[in-house]
Amino acid sequence: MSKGTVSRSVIRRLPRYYRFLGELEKQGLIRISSRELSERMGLTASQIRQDFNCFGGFGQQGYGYNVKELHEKIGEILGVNMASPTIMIGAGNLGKAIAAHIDFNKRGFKLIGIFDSNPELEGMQIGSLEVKGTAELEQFCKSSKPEAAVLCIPKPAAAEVANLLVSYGISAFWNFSHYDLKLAHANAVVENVHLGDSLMTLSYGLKKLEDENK
Amino acid sequence: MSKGTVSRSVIRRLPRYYRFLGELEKQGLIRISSRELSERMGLTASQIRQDFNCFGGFGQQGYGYNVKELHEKIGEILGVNMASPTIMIGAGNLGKAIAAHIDFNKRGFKLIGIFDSNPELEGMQIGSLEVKGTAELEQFCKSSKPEAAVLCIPKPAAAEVANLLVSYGISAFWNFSHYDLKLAHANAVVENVHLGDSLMTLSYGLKKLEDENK
DNA sequence: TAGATTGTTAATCGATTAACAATC
DNA sequence: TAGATTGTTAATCGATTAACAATC
Repeated sequence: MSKGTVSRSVIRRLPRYYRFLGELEKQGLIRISSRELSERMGLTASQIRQDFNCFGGFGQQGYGYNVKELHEKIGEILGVNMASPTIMIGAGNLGKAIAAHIDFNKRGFKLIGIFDSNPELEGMQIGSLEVKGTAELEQFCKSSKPEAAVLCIPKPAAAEVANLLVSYGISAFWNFSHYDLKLAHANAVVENVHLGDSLMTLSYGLKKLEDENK
Repeated sequence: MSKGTVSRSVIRRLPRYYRFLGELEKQGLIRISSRELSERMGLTASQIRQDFNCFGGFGQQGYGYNVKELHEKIGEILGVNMASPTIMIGAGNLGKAIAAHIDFNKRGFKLIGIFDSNPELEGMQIGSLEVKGTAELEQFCKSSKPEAAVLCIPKPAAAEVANLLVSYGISAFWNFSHYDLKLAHANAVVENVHLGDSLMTLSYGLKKLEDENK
């Protein structure tokens, strides 16, 4: 199915395809052409065909793509059914919200533990999980073998925690801290969510817009 | 200062430069060369010089860049001191966390109102703000003229809310919903934060890693 | 068969990297 | 002046778009 290494730009587009195709399937659409999908998504048909062909031929000449099948294939590529055991470190504002708001199960992960160094948060219930103290972290990792970690901790704490987690065998990180995980752990799979950076990009856009209207 | 239009790829790197330079300044560093910065950030020196030169010459041949000055210049480009009046729509898990966790003031915005359609949340205190009902939204926008909005609402509600806000004169959106704002409002400045997409990208990476180790 | 649309190759465009002259 | 490092031009690389033959 796969054809060598697929570029990062293509991978970043897959979740969006997956979302659109899920919607279309829910709406009862059976087939769709690359042209029609391109119009709905604001892309070129060429790009869509190129993207899909990185993983092999999902379509049929003269017909297009079967929506349900394509949706499933992309889900498979993304690994949405992997249910990789995952822990969260940091149960502050952001951690709590992420744990409650994100459907990990539908996106390839299973949240099995939440940890915080603040003793006041210990025992707090988040969904079906109870926040544990970081003293329990090592033992938990040894017995439950989580593969991924969500880091919702401030930057100063992140370096040490990351070192620990890597030593416990965790290889994938969803990183909400400002700590540059990838620089210290080049082998880890890291997905950064720098909300502050995103907001500043918006600021740039708004500033430019106002400058143009002056 | 500016030299025509700057590419999106460059803009996306600016907040990271800003962060690193802020750190270096805090550490007391006076000057830095593109080569040294490149090593710390994991980029090429060439790219750094190209990036900075999109906005004019910030450096000095034979010397490098003044850290404090460069930090300030990039902050200015990003508009970190604009304090653009901003409202948030949606005070659920995610909205609450974003409002409490993000320092809007340091990133070009000033959060002046939070709205939710759920009457049970009305009156809830978040930081220095009190959640208002959506009935007050129109009046508030007319009197306080917010320029940006943070959308922390589910997808089904987003289309209608976005239309309203655009009609009230809001031109920049920090969009946490899965609604594709930019497709419907091409003129708006939109920064999407698709947390689910980000998590699925991580899933792909983890899956690939495990495949490789098999 | 004729029409439609893919899969794939070729052309274009843009972004990154390399090289080096300018200059502090 | 000599050494260092920028600003900028040229070369390379990668990603997107266009074109079209293959084929359903």
